[in-house]
Amino acid sequence: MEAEQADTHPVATASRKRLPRAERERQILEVAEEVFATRGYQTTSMDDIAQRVGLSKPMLYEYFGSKDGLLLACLERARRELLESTTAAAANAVGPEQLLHDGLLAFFRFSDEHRQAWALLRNESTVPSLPVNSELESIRSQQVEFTADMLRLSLPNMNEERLEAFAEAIIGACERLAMWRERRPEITPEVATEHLMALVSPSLTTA
Amino acid sequence: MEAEQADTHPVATASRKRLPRAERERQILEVAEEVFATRGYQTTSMDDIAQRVGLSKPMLYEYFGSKDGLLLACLERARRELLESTTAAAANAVGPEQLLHDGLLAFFRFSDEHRQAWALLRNESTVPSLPVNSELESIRSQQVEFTADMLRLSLPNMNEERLEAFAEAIIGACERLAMWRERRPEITPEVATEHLMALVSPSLTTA
DNA sequence: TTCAGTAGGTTACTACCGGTAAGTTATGTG
DNA sequence: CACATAACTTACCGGTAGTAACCTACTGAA
Repeated sequence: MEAEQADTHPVATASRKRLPRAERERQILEVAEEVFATRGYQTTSMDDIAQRVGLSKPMLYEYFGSKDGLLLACLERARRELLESTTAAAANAVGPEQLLHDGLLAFFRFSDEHRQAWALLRNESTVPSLPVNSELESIRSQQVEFTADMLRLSLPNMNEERLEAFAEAIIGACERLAMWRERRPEITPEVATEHLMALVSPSLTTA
Repeated sequence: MEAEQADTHPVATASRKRLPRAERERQILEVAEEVFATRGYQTTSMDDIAQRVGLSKPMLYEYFGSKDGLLLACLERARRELLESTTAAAANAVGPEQLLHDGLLAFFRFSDEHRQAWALLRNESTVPSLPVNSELESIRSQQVEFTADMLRLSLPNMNEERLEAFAEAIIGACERLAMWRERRPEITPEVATEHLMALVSPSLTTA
């Protein structure tokens, strides 16, 4: 009804044209990730996003099915990026100790450089949607499994249950430390990694 | 429109009377905690809760102000209970090592015995409500500060930043392990505590 | 050149839920 | 027995997820 909000310009200038589906989808995803991450999922309406893209709501439903579906698409992209970052780091590590170190560092760097993606992942069960929750759960499993694999290299003799516990605990510690870093900007990814290594590595080298 | 849901009986039988405010509030809180914990905050409507209590929606607003206010009241109760549990455990511990052990054990026991309360606390920023989020944040700070105090006893010489990092990391580990336990019912609070102690205690005793 | 098929896009609705205004009834007390 | 008031209800509003039905610009063949 009333005029457009002051700061929600219809993304860029040239978007007042029909665009091929693939390109629109990328555009929508970009806007959605930003706005979900900064204003929150619940607070954001589909009309908000549509308006920011310079489009009408039904197109979002045409391409992503539902609001959950749109978030899901954002999460899937974030998962890919996170996996790439951590596996790349693991690829050129030397020993088992170094492997864990580099994996942790890659995680903290990810939460640093992809703040929006991290903000989406950090939210637990914001959404009452089964697909979204199982996606979040599966992202976590991915990380836990990744960590467990590293631990298996360091501690080939440890029983499986304890190994699982260690992996879960380390992932939990990572998440909290990443959130801690949001309040303490002077803590670099390197420093955070060092703190966490100081906490866990003694129990890995001795056993 | 359609009939009432099969299983949403108007709580107990005798509630078809005017009750004094204090008693109704307790009743509402009980129902709200259960239904928020099991079906989730977003999924639950105020009419749902009202119907389960055997009451009409405006009474909930009369007593709790808003949906967030109702959740907030649940959280405040959960915080009290958690604080009681952990401080009680800390009271009769002997050394610094034992102190940490008993604190962790109390936490896992809490998440075991007060499942609904824990389910509420576990949810990160489910709600776009500032009061709710700051309550959750303050509950966490409480736990972190509690842990930091314990660590200070074990490690009086450690620099403050690392100590904070350790406390955050341990709380994160606790949370993840508590969630892990939900999928692994055979893991008792004692066993979980032992795993976590195995991970962190080497770095505490040596330094 | 034209014109049908379709991908891209919109308007205008419904259903549901958080929240509220205004009114109604039970109940304890002078 | 008033009657004040605490306990409670009905009936509404605004906003948002989701949908139906319709429109329109572009493409490629006849």
